[in-house]
Amino acid sequence: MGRTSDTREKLIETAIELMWRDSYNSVSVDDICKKADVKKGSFYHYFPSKISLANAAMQFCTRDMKSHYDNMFSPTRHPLDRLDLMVEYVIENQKEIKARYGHVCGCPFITIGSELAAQDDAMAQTISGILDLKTAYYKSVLKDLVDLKLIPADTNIDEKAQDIFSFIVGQLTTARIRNDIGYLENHMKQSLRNLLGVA
Amino acid sequence: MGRTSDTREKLIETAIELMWRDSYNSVSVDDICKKADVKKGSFYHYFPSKISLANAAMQFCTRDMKSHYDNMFSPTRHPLDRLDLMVEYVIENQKEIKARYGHVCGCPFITIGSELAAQDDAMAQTISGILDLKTAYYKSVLKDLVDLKLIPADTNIDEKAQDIFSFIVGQLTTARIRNDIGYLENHMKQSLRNLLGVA
DNA sequence: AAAATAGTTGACTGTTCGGTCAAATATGGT
DNA sequence: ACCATATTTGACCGAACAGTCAACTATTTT
Repeated sequence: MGRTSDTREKLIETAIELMWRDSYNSVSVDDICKKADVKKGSFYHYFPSKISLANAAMQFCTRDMKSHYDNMFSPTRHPLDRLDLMVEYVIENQKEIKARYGHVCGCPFITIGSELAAQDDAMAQTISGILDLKTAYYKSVLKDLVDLKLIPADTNIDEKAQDIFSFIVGQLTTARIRNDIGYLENHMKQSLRNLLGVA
Repeated sequence: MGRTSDTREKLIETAIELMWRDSYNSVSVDDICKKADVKKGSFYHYFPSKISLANAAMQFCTRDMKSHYDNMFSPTRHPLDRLDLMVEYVIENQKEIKARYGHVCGCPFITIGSELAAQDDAMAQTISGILDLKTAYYKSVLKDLVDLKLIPADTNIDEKAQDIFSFIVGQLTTARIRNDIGYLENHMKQSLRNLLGVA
């Protein structure tokens, strides 16, 4: 019933671009509306507040991430291939985002999560859950590496998964600050292998 | 000649607390003035703009960091002791800041650098330089470890230093988002050893 | 075609934003 | 004591902020 529209999607898409590239607090509702070519009244027809749009944007990013990761981390692949694929995807993704948005952006969950960590409890909780989800992919890889006897059986899987995740977060965040994905491109795959300590 | 005052220092101290804990863009000049008990006119007597205060705050943090790191990374210490000391310092520092500010804050250079990466070029450049400085400490450790034959002579020092730095950045940033230093406390020292691959 | 529904619009509010300024005030050096 | 100088103050500015709302329009369902 009534008319249909893609305004909600346009707002989410624009919010992702502006908030991910710049930041949550430096982007205004007016900025988003202007870029999305949506009037402010429409904005508040779809979202009760600025933070609720940010939440919807994070939800969108999560779905997108999940669909890529579910594919890349499919148990049908060799565990080492999964990690290689992931590295390639991350690099390609960062490259494309840089071309589209004009700046290296890093990980949206980390940049927005870090900014809002002390400002919005609900957002911090949500993003903490997403970080758990990401480390779960690494845990499955590590378990399978143990089964294949490619890493020691006494490997602390939870710890190692956290280490891998931290390493990648650090790489992406410094790439954002430096606005340079050179290091990612040249060393990330090798560094990750070293970190795994695979035979 | 004329009157003296510690207003400038009070403003810097307050800016560090608010901008590090919350963020640059969510903290207003008025917020800082109110907390520092300084009138806005005085603020602009000492700083021409909000961003120039942030720069002064980063400069203050850099001096503080340098003095601690120069001591911990003194060549008179065993290289592995240097890293252990650094981990202990980071944990103690995060604990104290959490107690003082009411939230885990992570690394000030990373959180503020990430937020302003696409917003303020000069700040991004400044902070990139600080990141270089930090990795230099790790390079000196790695060189000495090679000399002591504790890691292979063909170790790619620049790459490994970057890896160590990325790992720590990732740990601190996730600790900030989760508002929890538990992982830092329990696993960081061990994980760093694993990352080094020291015999 | 009419009614019900969903989406759009632009004008509006009160507040906060970063920043300015002239006047007032306190203090160090001579 | 005096004066040059550094600091403090509070009122002020226009712009931008998040959010509101009632009127209006388009479209789908019946």
